[in-house]
Amino acid sequence: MFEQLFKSINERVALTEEEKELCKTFYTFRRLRKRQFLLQEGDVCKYNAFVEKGLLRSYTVDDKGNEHIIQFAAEGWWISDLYSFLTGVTSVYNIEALEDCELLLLTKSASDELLARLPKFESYQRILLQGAYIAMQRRIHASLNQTAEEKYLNIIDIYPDIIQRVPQHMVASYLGLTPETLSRVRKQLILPK
Amino acid sequence: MFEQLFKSINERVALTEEEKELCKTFYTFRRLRKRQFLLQEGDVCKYNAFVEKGLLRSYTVDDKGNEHIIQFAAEGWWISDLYSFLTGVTSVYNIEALEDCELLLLTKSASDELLARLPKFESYQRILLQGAYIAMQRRIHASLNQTAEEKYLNIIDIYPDIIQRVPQHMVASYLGLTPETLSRVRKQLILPK
DNA sequence: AAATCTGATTGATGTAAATCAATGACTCAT
DNA sequence: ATGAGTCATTGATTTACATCAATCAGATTT
Repeated sequence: MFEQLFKSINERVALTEEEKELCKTFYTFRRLRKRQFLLQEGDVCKYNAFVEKGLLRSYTVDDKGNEHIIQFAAEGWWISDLYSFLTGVTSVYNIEALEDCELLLLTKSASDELLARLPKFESYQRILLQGAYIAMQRRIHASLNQTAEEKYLNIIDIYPDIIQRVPQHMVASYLGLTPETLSRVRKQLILPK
Repeated sequence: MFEQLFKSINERVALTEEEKELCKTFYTFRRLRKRQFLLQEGDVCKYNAFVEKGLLRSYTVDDKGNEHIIQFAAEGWWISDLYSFLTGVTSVYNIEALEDCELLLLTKSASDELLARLPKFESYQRILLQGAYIAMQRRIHASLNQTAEEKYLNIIDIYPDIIQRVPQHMVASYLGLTPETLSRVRKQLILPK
């Protein structure tokens, strides 16, 4: 039940058994069936969620009704609307299960207390955020400067597993492309063999 | 000399005078004249730099010779290639002073030691990174889903000060637009009054 | 003051990707 | 098996922005 979480933590900081036990007490477990929502726009994001099992997406819907995927999160990843979670302001994001999920949830108060009680958790979070920040910077660079084809080749390279588990039009949405464009890009990539 | 830094830290965590004094010992001061570089691509990023005064940019140069601006940093901001800084891998970024600058530099070892010695610095860094991550997520959302005009209105809204201090073609580069396109966008925005 | 840079503007043209629209393949529920 | 829903593909057309090229305005240098 905490396998993925402690794997994630252990890759970054070393916890004693005692600290692990303490850590456990702050989380609540939740199952989410495919197509259920962890967060819907207009609500405040109450949880920072760690994915033990399954796959989720966060996305926004624009005025034309188009969905824009911000993030995918599979096993070992965290997902939330960090801004809403930290400030208590209502969210513009939706977080939806794309597969049946098992999640470990931290409320804001649990998170604050855990940070205060367990300095190593603070380190863990900082290190996680560093990685996330670096990944984000790369994604921006890609979105600003790469062609549709380059973006697709790039994501295959970085998240090959996600591509396999997610419908193609969601990959397109994540890349900021239309499904039609991604379909044509793939066709071009297969032909010139 | 440390005004901006302690202002930045104090907005996030409370340091005692003693802690401030400890903190100071880890930084080295450096002036940088306009057009000088803090980092050039191919070098390892040796410093995480806090801007006390002045303005810098980080950017990459693509194979066609076009520059792509990743980040601006004015007073109160940090700038580095975090990936290169943390891993020691050579950087693909350039960091250049756009105005005469006064910087406070942390080497990797100074940073590590400061984190170990002063838990509040760890908190400070985590909180900073949270904000940076949220800002990055917004920027991605904008770059994927907004028109040139929306992007420009957006940046005026978020960084009005930066726009004033930076040549227009650099704003264009930051937004992923050509200078010509930005010029036309601005024209359109002024006309329909 | 003339000469050189640097940055912004404007016009003509090209193009990658979006949009609109139809068809096909697959799964799922009845 | 039949119809409904979801997803991918393909074609025709449009469009937002890039590219190419020239001119212009202010700074900066000599």
